[in-house]
Amino acid sequence: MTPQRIGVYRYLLENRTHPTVETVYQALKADSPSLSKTTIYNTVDTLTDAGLIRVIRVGEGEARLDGEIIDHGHFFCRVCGNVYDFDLDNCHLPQSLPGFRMEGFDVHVAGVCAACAEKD
Amino acid sequence: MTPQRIGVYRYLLENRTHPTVETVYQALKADSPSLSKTTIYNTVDTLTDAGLIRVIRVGEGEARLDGEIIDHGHFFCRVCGNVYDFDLDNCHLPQSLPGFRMEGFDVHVAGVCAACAEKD
DNA sequence: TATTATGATGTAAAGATTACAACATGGATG
DNA sequence: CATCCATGTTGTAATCTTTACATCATAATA
Ligand SMILES: [Mn+2]
Ligand SMILES: [Mn+2]
Ligand SMILES: [Zn+2]
Ligand SMILES: [Zn+2]
Repeated sequence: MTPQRIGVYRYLLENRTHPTVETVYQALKADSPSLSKTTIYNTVDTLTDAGLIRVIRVGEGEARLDGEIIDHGHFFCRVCGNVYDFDLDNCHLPQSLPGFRMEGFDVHVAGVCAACAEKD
Repeated sequence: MTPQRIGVYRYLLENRTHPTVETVYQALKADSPSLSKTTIYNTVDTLTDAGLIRVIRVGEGEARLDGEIIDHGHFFCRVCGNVYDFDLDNCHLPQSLPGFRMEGFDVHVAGVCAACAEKD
């Protein structure tokens, strides 16, 4: 655990907005100007392999980072681009895949969020 | 509907392997050498907007194309990179998002497929 | 036939991620 | 303490994927 890794992990725990690598980079660079974006990418790999964070790819463009590792769903608004969490109540892992080793789970819903839907 | 669009759509209906744009391009180029990869990208947009196909981004790297538009889940094998379909039995759209307009739905599971798991 | 609209093509540019070499750091060893 | 060694960081370049755009082809329309 290095200051850089702690910084990225802490940022993701405190900002549950599913930020991009670029967003994290810009935010942390304010405090540590020598920070490199490559370090963010390396750290994301390290933290992902350690099971501390996860990377989700929803919609288009950059990958989004998530410090919440408990299973939950993601709603992607195609208007504002925000990613919202939601609980998975009646959604269970499929039992119908014999021999398959399941390691990760995610539910993606795309559409228009409440804030953007109201602006019509 | 142009010959190129029909070709891409037909390829996706006949090949349920979630191919990449590059794979579709290489396959169709054999029959129509003048085909451009940009046309594949444009056609994917057109077919997606028309609701005939869908694009999924699972794992790393290129986007995967899917001619099956009925809701189903996707299993991504991190070893061989294949994407497998599975049925969604007890998985319903979440009701707990008031005001959100839902348009698309997908379940992503990552892990090791049966074929790759057997090789250990 | 001339016009026009739409789509296809090829190249260039943009955007996102990875590869890699050089540098920094901090602990172990003598 | 001085040296060595392992690991992590940094900056740049390269790669990979996708998009932008100008040009060409095609077919329908007037
Ligand atoms: Mn989340
Ligand atoms: Mn599928
Ligand atoms: Zn929105
Ligand atoms: Zn596999």
